[in-house]
Amino acid sequence: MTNKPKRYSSESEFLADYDVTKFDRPSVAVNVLVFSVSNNVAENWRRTDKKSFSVLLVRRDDYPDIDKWSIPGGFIGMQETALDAAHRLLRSKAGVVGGIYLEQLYTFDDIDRDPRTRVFSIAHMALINKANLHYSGSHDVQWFDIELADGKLLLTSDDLILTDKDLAFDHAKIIKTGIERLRNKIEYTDIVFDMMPREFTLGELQQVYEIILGRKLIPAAFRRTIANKVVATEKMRTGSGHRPSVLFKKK
Amino acid sequence: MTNKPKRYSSESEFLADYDVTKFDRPSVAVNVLVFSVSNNVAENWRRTDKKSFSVLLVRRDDYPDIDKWSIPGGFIGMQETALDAAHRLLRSKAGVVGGIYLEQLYTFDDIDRDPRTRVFSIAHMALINKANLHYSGSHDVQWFDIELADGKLLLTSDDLILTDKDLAFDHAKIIKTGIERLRNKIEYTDIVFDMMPREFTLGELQQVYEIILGRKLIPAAFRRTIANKVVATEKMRTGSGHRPSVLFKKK
DNA sequence: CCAATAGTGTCTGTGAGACAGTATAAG
DNA sequence: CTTATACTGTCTCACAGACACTATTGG
Repeated sequence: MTNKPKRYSSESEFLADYDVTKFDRPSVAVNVLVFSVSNNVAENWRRTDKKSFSVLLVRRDDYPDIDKWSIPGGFIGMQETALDAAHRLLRSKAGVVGGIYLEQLYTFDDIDRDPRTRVFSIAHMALINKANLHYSGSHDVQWFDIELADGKLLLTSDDLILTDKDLAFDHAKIIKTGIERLRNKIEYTDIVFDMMPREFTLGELQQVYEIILGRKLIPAAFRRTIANKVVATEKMRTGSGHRPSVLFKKK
Repeated sequence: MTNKPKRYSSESEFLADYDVTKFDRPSVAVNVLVFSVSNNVAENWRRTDKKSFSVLLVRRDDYPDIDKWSIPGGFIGMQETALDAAHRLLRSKAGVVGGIYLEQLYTFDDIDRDPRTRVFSIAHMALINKANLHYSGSHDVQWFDIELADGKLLLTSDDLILTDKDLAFDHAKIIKTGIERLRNKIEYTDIVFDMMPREFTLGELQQVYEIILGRKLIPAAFRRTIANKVVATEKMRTGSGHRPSVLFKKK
């Protein structure tokens, strides 16, 4: 039996004497990776629109890494949880209104990831449906379509093309970690629907799976496996130069 | 284009003026959930030993939560990563020598999880093979066999039985999160082998899967699915009152 | 009719569940 | 011979890949 001397006789006495400034303390931030699906109108009237998988980035307007693009983030208040802080940022930076999916992703902690001081970042991943977005975009806050090949990111907006080196801090790594998490979770959860409009065709849903997984799926097999997560509505999507498709919604 | 005034003309000038003490700062700790497999010698000479799934806990010898059992943990130094700190704790508290599996699990951040001050805990999960352990256990550091039923923990050592309320801070929640992660990962990774001795029978391996997943598996099916992760050695395990079994090792 | 997508039917291979049956040690 | 575990063979069912086939629209 250990017999270490105890300095206090009760917990309250101990707490009264506890000096919170005794240790060096790092900063703790959150970053929120906001993913969604964008629609790229097809050039040919007969073809369907192509979906793309996109992330919301903010151009930094201050040092360090000024003018690089970054994942929305900020420090956590002493009286809020990381999830609270993430929700707060989503409202202020992305103007999200409706229900969103938000989960903690990973905590990034490289010693020199921020040159100012030691900063831990509890990264979160949010999935949103752009239709719920009261937000038009600006010069400094933009959606970028994501391509990931050979471990290298390629992010494109209307007028910009970014690669890993154009991102602030370790944010390229955070994005890759998020994509990986999403690729896994899309297979065994229902989170895709958080990025979809309320009603959608199975062709659109399949496209979203394809761009996230980065591979083609077989329509017949896809329909079979997705069938129990989805219900048909009475409506059809018409107006295209081919057979109309039934609109479905999440079951 | 936004035209926010910038206070500094270069990153180095900005950094020189940056005051790290300007904000309130929380503490950042790591906790390392150490899981392993224990062997319970059978009473009947003819039966095989029962395996159990166990976690290493430390009795707290100071306030707060004095005398409750806790997951080994400590604060992260300003010049080490969370993973470094986790390795350091494994060496000092568990005396682990050989290669171990260690991954970041989740960051726990409830505002009042520690009564002293705001403490973020970056929880990690370690899987170890007890054979690599230069450590005998003591009154204040013990292995507890884990049972999880209806979301309630039941932890038993030679002389103690603990439930959720006997654990310090939010450590019961951390243990449950770890079990869940392990249950998922055991299905699609090779991490079981990090808890196994170098050579083992397929019966033993199946038992480990069973205690972690919390359900019985069918021997024939188990052997088929595990076959490509494993190679037979020339050796047999004999001495039991029944047919000897081939010893396998990780492929 | 053409182009393009929507949607179905069905064959095949893979792999898990189920269960019966054979093999082999110690006492 | 008994007990207990090791290990194999095989049937069935669920399900994904593959592919052919039909359906339906706008122009």
